[in-house]
Amino acid sequence: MTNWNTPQWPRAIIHIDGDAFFASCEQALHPEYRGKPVITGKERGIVAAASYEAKAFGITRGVPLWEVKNRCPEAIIVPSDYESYSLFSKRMFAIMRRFTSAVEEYSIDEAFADLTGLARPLGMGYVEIARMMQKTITQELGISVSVGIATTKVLAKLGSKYRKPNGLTAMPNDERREYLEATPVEKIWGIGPKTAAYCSKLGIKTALAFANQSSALVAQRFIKPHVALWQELNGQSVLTIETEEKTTYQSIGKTKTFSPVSSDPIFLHAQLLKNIENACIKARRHRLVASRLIVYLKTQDFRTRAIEGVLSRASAYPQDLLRVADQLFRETYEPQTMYRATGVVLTHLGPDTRVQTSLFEPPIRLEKLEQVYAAVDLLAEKFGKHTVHLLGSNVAHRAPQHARERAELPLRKQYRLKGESTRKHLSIPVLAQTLR
DNA sequence: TCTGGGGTCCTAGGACCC
DNA sequence: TCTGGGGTCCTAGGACCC
Repeated sequence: MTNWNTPQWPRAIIHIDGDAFFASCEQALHPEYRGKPVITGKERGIVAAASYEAKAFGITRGVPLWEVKNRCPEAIIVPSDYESYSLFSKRMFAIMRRFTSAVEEYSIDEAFADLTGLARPLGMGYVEIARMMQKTITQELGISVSVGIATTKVLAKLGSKYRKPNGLTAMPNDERREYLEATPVEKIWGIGPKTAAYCSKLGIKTALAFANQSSALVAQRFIKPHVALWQELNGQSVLTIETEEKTTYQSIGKTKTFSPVSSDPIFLHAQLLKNIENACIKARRHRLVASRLIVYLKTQDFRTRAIEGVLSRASAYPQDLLRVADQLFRETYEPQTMYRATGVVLTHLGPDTRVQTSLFEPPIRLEKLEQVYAAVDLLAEKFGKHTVHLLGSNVAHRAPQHARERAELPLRKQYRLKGESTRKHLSIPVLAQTLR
């Protein structure tokens, strides 16, 4: 009988990562796609995921579809079908939960699980358990996944990336170093281009070189998350497996990049209104209300300027956010600057309890708002998003040049563009009628 | 990948208060 | 009114992830 409690596995953490996940799901759903180059992302015009057959043509995430057609005319291009992929995702997590309840759903195609202590009851080694999970997922779902198993999350994640597709990399304590030596620092989960450049300046090129730094140096020269990475790379598990289901949001944001860039306040303000409407729709769908709001503008050269404002009452209704948003916009906007995007973030979210919190708010107004938005949400559901929207955001559907003609108009004044259909500007009674 | 969209977490430094 | 030190709170912005 093998002794499972070796010093090589003080803990056993597994990371499972779907291979070309969206494309693989499509191939599982459509047997005729198997063995062929499949691309998802048709709705956006750029590649969201490429099957390994497509990757052989040099097609990667973010490539424009016209280029895909040039490089690989026989490619099958389909829109991303998130509902189906979510089902695959849920089933994948369910398979992992047959082995342990300590599963963390990290993203649609990735999960961690803690296998520590399972070797004896299951009568097999950790690596065997990992292999069995992998095999079960492939057999039952028809997709392949890559697996890493190690003593910490960061090492396990490194492992699942090490061999792809359909790989399995086990990293017991005494074999850790050879993998780290073969890994450039920028491949470590949590180290991006900026930190990689900083490491390079310090002469740190590989994950092993980073792991071998003294704890004093790391504590002195790196921020907290990177100290945690250093510990994890050295086999000290400090990142926990988060098993609770994520049910709420810390924030809800909406942003939209437009082209060409614009400095037109009317156009920018209208874009912002659309962002607010969209963010509020999402918040209401999740029965959340925000008590703060961040408005930001992204300049042509990718700098963002953001200002946060406090709402008088937690809400998910554009009308309640408008006054603060206008004020924030005025403070953020600089006339001589060209902007490429506007954005809004709802923060300090809480459950929508529908309680009247402001003594000064006439109850009738609140009820009216609720009625209106119940109708708006219903219409959106029935006839599509933006069937109804705020008067001021109509200009957002126009080209910036068009809006620029009206730049001399005062910002606050809501107005309707010439020829704009009145059908969109439904009054409260009309909305109420539609609801009936 | 010269840069889309939606998130999370962290920090520097200012404001404010003894 | 000025000076200094130190603590806490907050916010704008950065970095990173999928």
